[in-house]
Amino acid sequence: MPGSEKSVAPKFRRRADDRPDEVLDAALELFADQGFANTKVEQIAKRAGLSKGTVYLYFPSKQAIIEALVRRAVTPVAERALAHAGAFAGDPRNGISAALRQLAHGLADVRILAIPKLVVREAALVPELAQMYRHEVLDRVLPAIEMLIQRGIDAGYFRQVDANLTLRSLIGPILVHLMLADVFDISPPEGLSFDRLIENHLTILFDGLSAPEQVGAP
Amino acid sequence: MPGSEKSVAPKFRRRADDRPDEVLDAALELFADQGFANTKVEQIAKRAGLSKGTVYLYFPSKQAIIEALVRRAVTPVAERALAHAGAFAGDPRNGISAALRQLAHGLADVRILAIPKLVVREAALVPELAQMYRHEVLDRVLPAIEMLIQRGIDAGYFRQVDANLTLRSLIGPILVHLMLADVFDISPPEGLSFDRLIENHLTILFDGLSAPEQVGAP
Amino acid sequence: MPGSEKSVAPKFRRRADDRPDEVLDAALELFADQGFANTKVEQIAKRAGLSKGTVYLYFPSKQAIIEALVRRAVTPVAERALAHAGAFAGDPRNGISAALRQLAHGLADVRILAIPKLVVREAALVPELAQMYRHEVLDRVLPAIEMLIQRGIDAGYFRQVDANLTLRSLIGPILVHLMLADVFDISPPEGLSFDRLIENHLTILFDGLSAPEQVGAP
Amino acid sequence: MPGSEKSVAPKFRRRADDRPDEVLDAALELFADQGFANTKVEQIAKRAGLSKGTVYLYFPSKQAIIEALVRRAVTPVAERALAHAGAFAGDPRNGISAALRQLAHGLADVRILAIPKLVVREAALVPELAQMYRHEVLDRVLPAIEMLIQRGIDAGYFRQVDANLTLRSLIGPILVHLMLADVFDISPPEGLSFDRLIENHLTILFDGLSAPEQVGAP
DNA sequence: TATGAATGAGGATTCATTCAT
DNA sequence: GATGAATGAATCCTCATTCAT
Repeated sequence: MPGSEKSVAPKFRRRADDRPDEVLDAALELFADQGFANTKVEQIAKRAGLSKGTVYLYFPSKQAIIEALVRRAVTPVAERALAHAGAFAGDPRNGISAALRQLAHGLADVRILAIPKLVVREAALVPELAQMYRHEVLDRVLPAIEMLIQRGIDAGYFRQVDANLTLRSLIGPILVHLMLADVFDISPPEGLSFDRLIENHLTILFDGLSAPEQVGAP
Repeated sequence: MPGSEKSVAPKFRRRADDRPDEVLDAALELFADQGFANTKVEQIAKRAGLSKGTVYLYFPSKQAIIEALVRRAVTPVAERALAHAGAFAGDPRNGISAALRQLAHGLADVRILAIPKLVVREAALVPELAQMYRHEVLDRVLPAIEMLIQRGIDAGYFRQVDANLTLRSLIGPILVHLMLADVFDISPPEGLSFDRLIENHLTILFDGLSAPEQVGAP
Repeated sequence: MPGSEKSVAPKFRRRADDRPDEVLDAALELFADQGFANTKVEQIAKRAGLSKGTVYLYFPSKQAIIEALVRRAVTPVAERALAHAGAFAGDPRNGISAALRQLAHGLADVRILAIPKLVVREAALVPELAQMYRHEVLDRVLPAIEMLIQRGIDAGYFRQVDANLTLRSLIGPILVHLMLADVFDISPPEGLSFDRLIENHLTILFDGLSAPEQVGAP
Repeated sequence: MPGSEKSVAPKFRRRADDRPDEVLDAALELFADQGFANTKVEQIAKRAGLSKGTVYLYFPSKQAIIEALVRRAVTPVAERALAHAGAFAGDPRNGISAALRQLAHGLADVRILAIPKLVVREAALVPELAQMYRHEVLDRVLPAIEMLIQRGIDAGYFRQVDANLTLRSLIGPILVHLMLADVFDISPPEGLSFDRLIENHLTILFDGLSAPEQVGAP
């Protein structure tokens, strides 16, 4: 009987374990939409289907929510990214291509994108967020990619460029693409296709913009 | 008329006409530092050297300040950028290089950088900011650069790439460079040099990352 | 019946009948330490070794706890005190000395002292406390002592003083002694000895402060 | 004109200087009546004739109000009391009598009595209050009186008693008198007369309770 | 009986905005 | 114009009390 009731109408829930995640889910959407300062705790509660007071049963303060939010999202990222980075032994172009595509796909998911957006926006106000994101994500992912580039240089696949700076050439377009679309509602005429962006970018990245047989200046 | 007023009582008080600008200057620094929501009108007043009430003599509300802030900064940008874009008739690489360098130099100025930072951060809260910035800056500058690229393609200088997407490859690194440094305090080992970033990026952009005599894939 | 219940599942849980008292014990310590308003029901529950909800099985409200607390402590006091007061038939100095010593010894016990402290502190907020304490303790004890004094006067042992006012001279020092130590952490150089206080006080009380062979006033 | 307006209807007051004191006056009454925890800031504001926000213009927090309250009351007390204590050179009984009478008169003023009552009640919650009161009042007044007693002993006016403990015999009755009346509404049949209390107490204090020609115990 | 998750009224504090001077 | 005192709506957080289990 209790089992059937549960499956029918778990209205009166008593699930202390799911609650924190439900709160974080609700908070993420709201923070992403309205920013931290403009989101009221009661809004979070309502969206999570609870009352104001219940939120405080699981988080000691509003700021603790945003920190938990980033912490939750940030931890699993590292492994995923690192796994791929080291996987490619031969031509590093394959690894870099794969990494970029994975990055782009990840950020195409609103739930995932919301986190770095939040971190960037609130970093000035809650420096812990930036610290955490840097420590857990950037400090793991960026060096891995940089190493990929450096390996390509050392093995003679790439020109003698600065790997650290080149990293920025690598990932920059993805960010701009996102920001133009997200903040300014500017998308390419053909729509916000990450695939096409990546392919175009990889073309330029590996082979350059200049035509193969250079047309001299007039 | 204002002149006569000045000569009557020039005392130590600044001309009333400069007041709005001084308020905007003060607000810009504070908003950039702490975000809009966390900046109090009294802080702005204090930094501008006047009292809270006086701020309301010039601006009807706090939000009006941030809007005026962006409007003031945004208007002159258009001409400057457009001037350069059309100037180069021959090899578009020169024009692109010049544009990138100018962009980078502009953004190296904290006062200038503060504006887009502010717009990005507060866009969700005050959509007018994003609209304004898009209308006044992006919708003028981006198409101009895109056209430069397109012209290069059409004239046979560049490969057959998508100009709109390539635009993102062009400016992306600058954005990432800034964001890594500003939000996450991550700079290249040699320091945050925009010049080196640009040179490295142009190298890749025009000639590609791959070594001139390609090492074949395994 | 309760016995059979006990024998069925005596486990490790304390008898339900003692619960209310355990709650009161816990509450007394906490109220004495932190005051009524600053003590949370959950603290009481935790210290009593049960859960918040269970407290409400025994007491309908937080205020009911403090009232029960005082009521419990207050009832037995009357008999004890009255017993001694009437016991001394001859020189009332013996009775008074005994009463004072007993009073002092009683109040030296933190558990006993806590009650009047609590009553005094919370009297303004919960007038029932003061009423109860007055009715159950003061209205029984004070007249008994006053009668002792009056009897001493009538029998020619004491001067013709006002018994009611003299009562205050009798017990005042004990109160001050306690308050200085408890609230302001002020104790005599030799330590907070009630015995020495009482002996000194009795000396003055019975024989006066002035030296036996008076030094005449100028 | 402004002058006459002021005297007629100073409704729209702009007197930043009086405000803090008005707030403290209002707070004192309320704290004395209801205790600190039960007094709402808005009540204080209303009684002081201002709005909630205005209170925070002058005090950073509710606790700052109670501290300022005690500080304001406490500072002037010291001088007054000390002045009298040292004044009497000959028979110290005069000095002690005067001191007691002054103490009693002071505490008969509700405004003055309210402060130590408040301190005693809230000491556990805001230890700064007790500290402040001790430092500014007790540590100055009590030693002065104790010295008076000691001087009487040394000069042969008094018996060889413990001056520090005798101090408690001296002031205790006044406190009990107050507390019985204030907390428990117990006054002598003839009314709450401090004068009669003091006279009765001084009689006992100086000459003892025992009849001049002692009636031997049976 | 016992639990502790859930509730929501209540209260301290902040701050954009107003307005008498 | 300029000031800064005053306001009160808004918001975070607390905690006594309830109630499904």
